[in-house]
Amino acid sequence: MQPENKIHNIRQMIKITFPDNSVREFGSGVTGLEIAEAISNRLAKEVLAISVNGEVWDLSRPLTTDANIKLFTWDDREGKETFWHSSAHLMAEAIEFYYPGTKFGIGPTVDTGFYYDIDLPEGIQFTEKDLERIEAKMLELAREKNDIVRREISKADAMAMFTKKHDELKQELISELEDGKITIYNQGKFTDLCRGPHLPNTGYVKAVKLTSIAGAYWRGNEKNKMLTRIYGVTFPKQKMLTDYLTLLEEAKKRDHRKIGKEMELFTFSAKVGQGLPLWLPKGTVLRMQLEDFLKKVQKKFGYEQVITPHIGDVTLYKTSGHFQKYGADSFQVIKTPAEGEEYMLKPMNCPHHCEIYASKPRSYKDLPVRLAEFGTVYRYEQSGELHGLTRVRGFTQDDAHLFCRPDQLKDEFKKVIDIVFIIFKTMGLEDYTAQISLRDPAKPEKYIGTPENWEKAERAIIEAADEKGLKTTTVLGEAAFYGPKLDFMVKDALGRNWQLGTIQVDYNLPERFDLEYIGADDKRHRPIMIHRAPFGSMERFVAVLIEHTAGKFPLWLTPDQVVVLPISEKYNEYAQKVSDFLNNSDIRSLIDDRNEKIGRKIRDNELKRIPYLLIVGEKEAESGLVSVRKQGEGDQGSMTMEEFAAYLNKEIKGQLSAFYN
RNA sequence: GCCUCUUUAGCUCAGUGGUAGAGCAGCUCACUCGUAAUGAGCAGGUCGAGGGUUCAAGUCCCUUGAGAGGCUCCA
Repeated sequence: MQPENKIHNIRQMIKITFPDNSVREFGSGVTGLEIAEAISNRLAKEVLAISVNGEVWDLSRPLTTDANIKLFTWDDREGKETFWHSSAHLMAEAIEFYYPGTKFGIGPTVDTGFYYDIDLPEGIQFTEKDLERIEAKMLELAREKNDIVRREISKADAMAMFTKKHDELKQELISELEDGKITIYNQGKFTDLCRGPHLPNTGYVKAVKLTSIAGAYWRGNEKNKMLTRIYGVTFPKQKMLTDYLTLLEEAKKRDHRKIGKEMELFTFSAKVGQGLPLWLPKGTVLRMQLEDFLKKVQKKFGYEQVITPHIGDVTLYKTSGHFQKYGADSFQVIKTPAEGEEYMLKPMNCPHHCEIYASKPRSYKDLPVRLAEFGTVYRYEQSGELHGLTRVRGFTQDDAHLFCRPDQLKDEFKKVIDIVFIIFKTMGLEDYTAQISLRDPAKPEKYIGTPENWEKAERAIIEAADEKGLKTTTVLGEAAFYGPKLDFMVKDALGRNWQLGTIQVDYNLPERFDLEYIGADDKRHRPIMIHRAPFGSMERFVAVLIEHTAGKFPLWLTPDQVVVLPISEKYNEYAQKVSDFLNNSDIRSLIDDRNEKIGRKIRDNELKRIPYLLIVGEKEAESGLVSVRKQGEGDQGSMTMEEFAAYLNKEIKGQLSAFYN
């Protein structure tokens, strides 16, 4: 603002402490931007926000007291947030230009970019085409480099200002704010209620992309009015936008719905019903490999496989409490025609497994009892929620329930974590996060069971995770209604987090099902239950695996590991012989039948996901060899079928070593 | 469920009220080739479904199925 301030030491001086604990003196009233300028021109160009004693401030807000500061650039979350927050205001300014009278709700930042919830004037319909002219207007306003000016105003003034604008949304927000702490920001002709912080001026924004329009309830409550939400993202450099758009394109190519279709793994049919996946032959190969793998691991860990029906009497779910909790929002009761019995499609396997446990008296010596089932369950999900294989209405959990004594709980829990580790390691899913999901203390009505049991369960999870050296985040309110969870989340191609593995401690269902065992003291005791599904569900796991590998699965999972390609029709017979041999040695191979008529017709998107290509022609057919090409590595030379099979089996074993070791 | 958008051949998509199109895949014939595409030809669609407006509807309107991106939800 007035750089001479720093020179004139008539002004009172203040001490600014930097993150490295160095201290410099500046004249009172110095701004973050001026501090950055005092350090270097380059920093002054890149700096976007400043934190003052831990609070993020505008760069143009004057500091008047001694302070600890930190400067933020695009590389810091705080810098990006400030940038995008100002961008949201810039978008609002552009929208107000074209649609005067628009009411503005909230306009926060998200992981990538920002959105603004707006209420357009009566009769205005907003479509994707309108986004382009708003983008253009935003860039135009950005080029004006309008200062973004912060002002503190009284609650009464704020209320008056937005009453004048007939903006009930802002009035509602203001009514909930504390007087004396209300700020507004102004840029050009636009003024908005806002806590800040913001960029010094609009000129920082160099590239704009408004990504989508969506509906969103005012304040996230479905009883409230539906507002129009506009998502956007902005960047300080045009190239960053181009790179971002390229990334989105790349992510689209990895989308499991696209690859699943191309590779013929699964499909959906409107006639079968939405959210009900149909596993195609190749997808089934993939899925069964996963199931067999987990079954072997579980056998090692002392699990027993069980099978239970797909429906259960309503009483079962009333006993478990699921009916009271979810009955109204699930597939509705099925009635028998003559007897009027009431059944439900099974939405989870736990109650069935509880009844297996209860089928005979149990001794403390029998515990833990570990019952596993690839159990297909059906849950009503709102139609708008369905998404490929990640959110469906019928899916198969790799479920198991462990019934154990209190002294076994922690050890059992840790062994389940081991299984999750084995799976993630074998699949190459290294970038997972572990989340401990606890009760929401403010909403006890959402949960069943006593506080004492909840505390015991929560403590068991926290301790077990800790002893396993797991880095966890803790989220309140994410627990299941019967107990706390340890969830493993993995990101998909677009960076969205999906919950895969889950482990839950439950003191409540054993109580509701009156499960017992006879202890060493000859008295009846209550077992503790662990619910767990390391994949989560076969559907979701396969989806995430597809996006992670872009369809290039580990060798042992690949639906077609080898394609045998005859050079010409003459060698079809030999190709058939090779293919039969490999299939008999547990290697999945197929002949490229499109090559029957010659003319190199293998399509790339299919071929590039098949690890091995065996080329057979005159030379090979005569000598009984195969020419081996490895995807991405080229020619591997010629070998006999036996040598190739042995080589491939060794590779597969190697990939499974996480489990075999 | 709600908001916005989409729905045309097996797939990807053109087609802005006036005779349903392309590329790839498929089939037939020719070419016998060492791996990102041989050549020629053929076939393939009640334009998601139902109703309406109109002389005339893939195109405009209503209802509805399915899909996409969000919101709310997620045992």
